[in-house]
Amino acid sequence: MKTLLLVDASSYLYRAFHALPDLRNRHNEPTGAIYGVLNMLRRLHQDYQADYSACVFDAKGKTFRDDLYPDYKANRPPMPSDLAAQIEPLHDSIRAMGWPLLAVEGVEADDVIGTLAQIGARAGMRVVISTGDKDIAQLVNSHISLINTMSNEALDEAGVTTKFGVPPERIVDYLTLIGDSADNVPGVDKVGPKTAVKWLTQYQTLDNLVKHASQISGVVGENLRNALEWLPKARELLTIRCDVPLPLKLEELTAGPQDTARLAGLYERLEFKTWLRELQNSGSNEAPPASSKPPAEVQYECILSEAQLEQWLCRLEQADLVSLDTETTSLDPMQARLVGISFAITPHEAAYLPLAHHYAGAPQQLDFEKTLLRLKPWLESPDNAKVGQNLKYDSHIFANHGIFLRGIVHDTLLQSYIVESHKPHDMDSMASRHLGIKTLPYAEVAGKGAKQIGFEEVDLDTATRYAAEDADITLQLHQHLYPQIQPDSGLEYVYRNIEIPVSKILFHVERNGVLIDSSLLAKQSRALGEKLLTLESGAHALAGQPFNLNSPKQIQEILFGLLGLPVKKKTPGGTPSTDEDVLQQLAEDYPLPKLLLEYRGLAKLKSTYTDKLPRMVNPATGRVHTSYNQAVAVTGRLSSTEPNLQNIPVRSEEGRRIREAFIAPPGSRIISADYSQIELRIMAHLSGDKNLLRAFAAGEDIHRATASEIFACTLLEVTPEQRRYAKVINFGLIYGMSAFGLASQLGIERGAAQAYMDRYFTRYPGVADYMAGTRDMAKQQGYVETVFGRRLWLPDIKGGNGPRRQAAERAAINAPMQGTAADLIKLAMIAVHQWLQENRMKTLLVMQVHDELVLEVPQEELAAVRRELPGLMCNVAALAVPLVAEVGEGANWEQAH
DNA sequence: CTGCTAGCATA
DNA sequence: GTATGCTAGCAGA
Repeated sequence: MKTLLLVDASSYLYRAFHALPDLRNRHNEPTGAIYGVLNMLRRLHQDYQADYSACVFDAKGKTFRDDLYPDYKANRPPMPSDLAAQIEPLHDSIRAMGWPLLAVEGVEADDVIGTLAQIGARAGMRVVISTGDKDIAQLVNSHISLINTMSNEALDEAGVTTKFGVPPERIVDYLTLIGDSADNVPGVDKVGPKTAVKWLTQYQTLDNLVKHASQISGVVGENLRNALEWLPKARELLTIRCDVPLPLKLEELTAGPQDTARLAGLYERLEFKTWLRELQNSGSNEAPPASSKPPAEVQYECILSEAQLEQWLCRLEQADLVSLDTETTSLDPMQARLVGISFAITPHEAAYLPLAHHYAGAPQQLDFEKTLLRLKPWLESPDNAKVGQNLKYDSHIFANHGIFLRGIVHDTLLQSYIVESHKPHDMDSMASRHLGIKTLPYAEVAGKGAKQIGFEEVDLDTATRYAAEDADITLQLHQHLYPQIQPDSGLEYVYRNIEIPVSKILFHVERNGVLIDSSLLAKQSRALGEKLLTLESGAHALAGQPFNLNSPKQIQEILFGLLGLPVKKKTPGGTPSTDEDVLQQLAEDYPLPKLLLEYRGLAKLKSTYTDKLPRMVNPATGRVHTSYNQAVAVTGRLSSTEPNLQNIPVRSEEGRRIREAFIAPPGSRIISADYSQIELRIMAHLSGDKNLLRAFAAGEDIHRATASEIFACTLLEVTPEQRRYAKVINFGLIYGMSAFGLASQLGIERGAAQAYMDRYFTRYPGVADYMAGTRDMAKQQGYVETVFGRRLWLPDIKGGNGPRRQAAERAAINAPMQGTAADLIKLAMIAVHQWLQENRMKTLLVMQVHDELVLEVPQEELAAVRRELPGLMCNVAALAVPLVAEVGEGANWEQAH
């Protein structure tokens, strides 16, 4: 079936003129309406491959309606000169694009369209009319449909009936009753859409209604009777003519070739730079990249002119949701500077706004500061909804330029994490997994390794393709992922009430940073260095030759080759292990392993902490800013990198001294609060074990309580050794331990370990049931859940070989506990942050270490924080066990414990 | 310069 | 036995 596409260009011209900002070229000629109409035609051309088409305008001069009714359109002001001035260049551009253009003197565009539509429909064609005008709905039938290209609303017969309440053939009656104020054609006084639909539903047609006019009661009935004489004329005026003589045949309405040279000249003058570049580039297109499905046609625009910027800003302000992405000079969120911003509002269409590209021959870009200032209100508006891929990063970038991003309602990184925490969440993987799209890899844009260039050096064409795609893909991912979250109340809760709020808080925590006493660490480094030298020469002496104490391979050769010590265990690579466990055992009989242990411990402290941390101090803020990754740990925990502040030593005496270097500025103190036995409490809650619940409710020392059960004695009779055993067992339970693991941990026989476990499960039968139930559940559905509905996937639990499946079973036991603990502390962060904000406090949240929050508290807020913090943390959820948080205070992190 | 292993810091 | 991230050494570019 052939298609006829008719464009009611006049209806768009007025709308574009009024809707778009007053865009002008450098000669101060208005261009906004031209831009709007051309943009619409480009979209239309993309969506419809029509066999015949026409772009129809009103022509100058009187029409039959003016003869029929002298007041027709009499209330219209004359066309604004700024609009009149745009008509000729618009017509020229449309013709140059190859569109057949019609403006028939003495005939309105509507009547031209009506006549052509009828001809097309009679010839058996599919007719599509693109219009912004509701009057044309009267033309719709089984062959003819409407599309509003501005709102993307399509109307067929059913659509018209749904939208107006009457079918297309009654639209004229409907319009006659309500009148058309734009054309100065009155209807029946006080009759609007509601009454018109009511009457037409009751009496079917206007003619029938007129016949029964005497039956209509009330004021509107009276008004109807008063209008009876006028209505036929109104009806004639509002009826689109489908039989006007036209000076052409339908067959002539075929698109001609594009006159590229002429079009380029027009775009040049109008300063439509992206379209101009597009014209210049067409013909030298490279082959599209391979992809698993035919790539959708995309429209990526590079914003280089004020006019384009204003046009996009206008769209951004009106959009329900905008996908947003930044391009920067660096991956370090605190140091990176903005290079460009990309936006997407509808799939396959996006814009890149370059602001700081500099390379030889780089085009002039919009002024950096001025443009950011122009965008700032939109970026900072909480009412303009945004989606992005890891917007915490973009928030930092904007913050580096004094802009505070608000209106973050969605984040595809977090969506992916919520839907399938165990899969990769980078955009390239997600685009291929969910959308079947092969994205442009960053390495192809900027190179890789030593040859990698900064994004600011990437040429604008490539940068636009890359950056606009990021925004486009993010939007498409959102449309794909969010529907998988929204219907599930558990996932929706975790996403909306935990992850999204936490990402905003993490932004603040990262920006706050933490103060480090670099000179203290330097002093410790020096001391450690000296000690290491002594240990090293001692080790060389014992070995009888020099070797690198940092090299496990060389240690191996010395210990098991040169000195012939017994091999205790092998590494996965099959070589003799020299790890802590092994050295510990060997140290009982030989001097060198003990020395190596001491060396290893100190070397780790020096290289990872005392040497490294001072180098991580941000010169601008004088503090250390870690990055919290919210989407790596499959259990829902956070992780911390660059530097990792979640593995600062605490167990050894020397290690703890490093925590003395985490300080507060003068006038402030460090407060630390950590949940006590959070995972065991969650185990009690999840299992509902009476005995365990009772012990927590009574506030007993839980390891002591466990010991008294296992060793069948009273709490007071438990020895320190028994309590230590019980503690190992309790931890083992959380980790889904086996008798084998427990045995090696306690250094006892497997049988003895099994006996302890049996005793435990006899005394806590609820725990045994819970563990078995969790394993079964995991096997059945492939995932387990936290108390709040977070899903923890275990891909290996069904398939997988023996060891892998066993590991998955242990993870299944551990995940609900670790994951619920993660949910709880995230809720605590939200509660604490909100409390601080509501009370306008200066206290800063500076670190999160899985079950601990660290705050920097000004002297004057100390009392309030100490008083409120534990309650804020413990009241985030009502579990079957009480939650307990212990709070400490000090000049540094070590003292606060 | 990149990617891997061994080892080890935390909860 | 669970979950992470970082360093040094080392092999193969």
